[in-house]
Amino acid sequence: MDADFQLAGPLKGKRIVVAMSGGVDSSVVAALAARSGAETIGVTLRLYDHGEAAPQSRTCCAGQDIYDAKTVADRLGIAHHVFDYESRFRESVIERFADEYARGRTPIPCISCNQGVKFTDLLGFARELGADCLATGHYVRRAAGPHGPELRRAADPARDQSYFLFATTRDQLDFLRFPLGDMPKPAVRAVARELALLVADKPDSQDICFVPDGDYARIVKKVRPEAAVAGEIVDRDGRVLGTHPGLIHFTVGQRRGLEIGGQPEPLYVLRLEPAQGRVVVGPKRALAVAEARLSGVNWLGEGQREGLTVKVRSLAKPVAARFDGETVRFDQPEYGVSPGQAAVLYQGDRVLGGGWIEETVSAELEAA
RNA sequence: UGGGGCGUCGCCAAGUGGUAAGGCACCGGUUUUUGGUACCGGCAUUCGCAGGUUCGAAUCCUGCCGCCCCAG
Repeated sequence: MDADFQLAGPLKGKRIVVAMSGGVDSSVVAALAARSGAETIGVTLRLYDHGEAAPQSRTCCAGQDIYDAKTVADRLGIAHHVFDYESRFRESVIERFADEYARGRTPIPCISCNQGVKFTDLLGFARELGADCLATGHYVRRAAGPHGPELRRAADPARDQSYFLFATTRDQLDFLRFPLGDMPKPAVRAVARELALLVADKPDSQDICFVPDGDYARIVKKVRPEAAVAGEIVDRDGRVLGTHPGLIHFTVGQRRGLEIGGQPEPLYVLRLEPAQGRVVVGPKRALAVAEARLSGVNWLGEGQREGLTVKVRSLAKPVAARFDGETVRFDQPEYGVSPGQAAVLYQGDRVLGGGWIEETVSAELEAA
């Protein structure tokens, strides 16, 4: 299978930089680039170090993964460079992640990482190298449109990663290429096997890469020890129902972990109040949200306002909504909409943009 | 220490002679490049304790322990 790197003219003489994480996807991108005839340079970023924890981890960008990327590059006969972005990653992703939790918000480090380390720092570096584009293994499509390149959902909706890429700017999109956006995952693995890449059967990465054991609260406490303050769990009337070990363990819409029994129906986290250190809980119906106000909006569309769809989480079917440039209005109430998460707007398969959720308006109160 | 009521899984709670519902919580799994949600599965051989009646009791009887309420 050959990929289209969307470069004008013959690929011979072109230079493609590939962001290689050490996983199957980006390894296959490197293989496709090398096969295209263009000069291909693999670049791997060292983002953090888990020491001996890395070998079996389903993560990316540390010890074993860097070795894997290097091995793949050698096999493909392409140049490969490793850059140490550890301090940069710590500041722009990990510390920001912890700060958000400390503020009672729920961050998405993957978006911070794409936005900063990958699409700003690495992309800038690729440009300095004189590359014609930076190719990554994201499952998302870049397609030519009447107003320039458009960002579109991956052909396989189950693999689509567009949610994590809403902050991609027009300038970045000009330079980026996503050769896997049209490919089903099995096809990607097939290419890897065909080329006998050692990462062909490596497990997909999941969870937060710098939290290998899933205990993200431990990382937050390590980075921001002051963030782990115990407090009260109260209902909407302020009645104390229990206590909690720290706001960082909760997110809006969360049900498990409250440890409050004796209720006729499940309780969900409605909001976090960092000033009081309180977790406010209530029944599911109280979770219904009618609107969400966004900040840091990135817009890749034109003037689209109506007939849009939106996702407030990666794994979700886009739902009908309107957007005025700042506030998303859901046609039907959405549940579990948390400040700090992203709202990404679509028109069909096209990603129009999105922003960070700052605050929400309850559908229940609005109806009352 | 007169009267009344109650004591069933961590919490709430059905069950009043036929061999322990359900909800919440919790645990495990599935799903997932964020957090979460959802879904599936697990979760009292035992009903405050000790005797007794009965083929058979959490359910009836007796005693004890504990808690609550009304009186004083």
